Amino acid sequence: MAQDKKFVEEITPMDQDFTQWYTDVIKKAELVDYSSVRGCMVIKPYGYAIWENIQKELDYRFKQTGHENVYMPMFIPESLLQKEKDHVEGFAPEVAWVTHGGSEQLTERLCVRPTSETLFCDHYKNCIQSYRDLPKLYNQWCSVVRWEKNTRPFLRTLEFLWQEGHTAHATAEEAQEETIRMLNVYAEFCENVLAIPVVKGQKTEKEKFAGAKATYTIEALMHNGITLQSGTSHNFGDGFARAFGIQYTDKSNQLQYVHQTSWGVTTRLIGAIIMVHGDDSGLVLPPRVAPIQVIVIPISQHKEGVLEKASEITARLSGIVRARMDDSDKTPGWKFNEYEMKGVPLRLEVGPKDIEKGQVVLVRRDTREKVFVPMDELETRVPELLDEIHKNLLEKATRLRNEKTYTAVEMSEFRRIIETTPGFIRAMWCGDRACEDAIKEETGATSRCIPFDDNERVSDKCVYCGKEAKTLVYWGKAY
RNA sequence: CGGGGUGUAGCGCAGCUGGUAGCGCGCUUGGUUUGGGACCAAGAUGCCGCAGGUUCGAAUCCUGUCACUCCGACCA
Repeated sequence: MAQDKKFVEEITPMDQDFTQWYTDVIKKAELVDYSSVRGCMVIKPYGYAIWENIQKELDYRFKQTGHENVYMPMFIPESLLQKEKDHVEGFAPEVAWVTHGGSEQLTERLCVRPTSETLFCDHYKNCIQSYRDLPKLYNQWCSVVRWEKNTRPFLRTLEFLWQEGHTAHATAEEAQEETIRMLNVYAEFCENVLAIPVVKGQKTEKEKFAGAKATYTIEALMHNGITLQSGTSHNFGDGFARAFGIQYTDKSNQLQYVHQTSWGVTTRLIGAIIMVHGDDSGLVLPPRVAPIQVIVIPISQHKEGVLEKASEITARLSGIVRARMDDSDKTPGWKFNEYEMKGVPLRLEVGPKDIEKGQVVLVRRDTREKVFVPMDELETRVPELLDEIHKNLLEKATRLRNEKTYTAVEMSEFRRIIETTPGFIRAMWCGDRACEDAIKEETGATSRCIPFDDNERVSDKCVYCGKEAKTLVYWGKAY
């Protein structure tokens, strides 16, 4: 017990201080390190491996939907950034500028990309002439820089890794289809790979992307009731095309502007994984992105035959899952705690007693349930268990999300919920920007989205002004 | 950009009524251990964030500065 206490002290309990808990977990689990550059982070091997798995799963889905990867420069000439008015206004406050090359001052300063719309547009202008050149379905994996004031590992850093899809289409309908298609890809990915349930919906005018005609979003709810915008998909209409002159000749020899989209997710998703699934013992990783899915721990490894058996099992499992053995000379108890902290979904213990009985012990990270499995059933039982863990994590997260989703008809209720039990607040809105601004001013909550799958009219009146309500909005405090 | 906090060994901290640096963890070596963070022994590790100043003498007092971090406003 005394030792339990000592261990627990290393990670601040969630209920006591969620922010400190988050910081403790990312450091103890060796996901990141702070760097000497303000607001930037070192993503360590264990953290980067999660990102690689996210990339692999997403990239597969992008290819399946016809997209190709490209790479654009990381610098944008100021004049290029200036071309779309709303866009530059949205990003100007947070771009980093390169003013010198070596010791020479540049004649035109370059911004370090905060996003690459302008570069893609500049390129599309050159390579799109005919309807035969459409659609262009490009994606790029890269990092971008936004000079944020307040940073937090994974959730907000000066530089972050992401993917940005940029597409150009012949018609408005096609562009809209693409926008929704990719939003659905994100939502499906979050649920089936990250075990994170999301609310899909449209952003209000106030919250939409700088330069977009419409922005769609997936919103997730963290353990502490704070919402996290986890991915966005934008329909640009022909706004950028007009600003950049991206035109093609259609079948009837008419010049037309293209219709564009863009969509992205970032390393922020790792923050979401931590804050949705984690507990007071540390990380709980969804099996499908866990760098190690099964950790094999030999017990009494100095005894004859134990290491050999453990290696053999690891080798067998490595063919079907991401398995690793820890045969370091730490004690088993130390290893148990270590891999729990790191969120490894399944622990496999094998010791002299097990070898005698022809079995191993499997322990789930999510429920800590212990099962004895005959050695010859490992190849079927391990993948089954990993699937069960995924299912359980998604169910648990969905339950929590539902519990923390409230409805407010009056502002008094709205305020009480925000102050006492943060989460999603379903409330009607008149569509007036002034009400949205006022709600944010008074409560700190912002409109997260106008949901697709929930159009209940919980009231006839706007929760703020009492005038006729247009639509249901999900509100919440956001990271 | 406003408000707090912190800079001393790899990490967490003590030392701050001035006298030249210590504890715990970790690390190295050897041995005993090993089914929930083992034990013994012997080691190694410091521009006390940086720059001035006061003083015979500064981790300690004064001034400035930088960095990180947390909370707000802005944003993925």
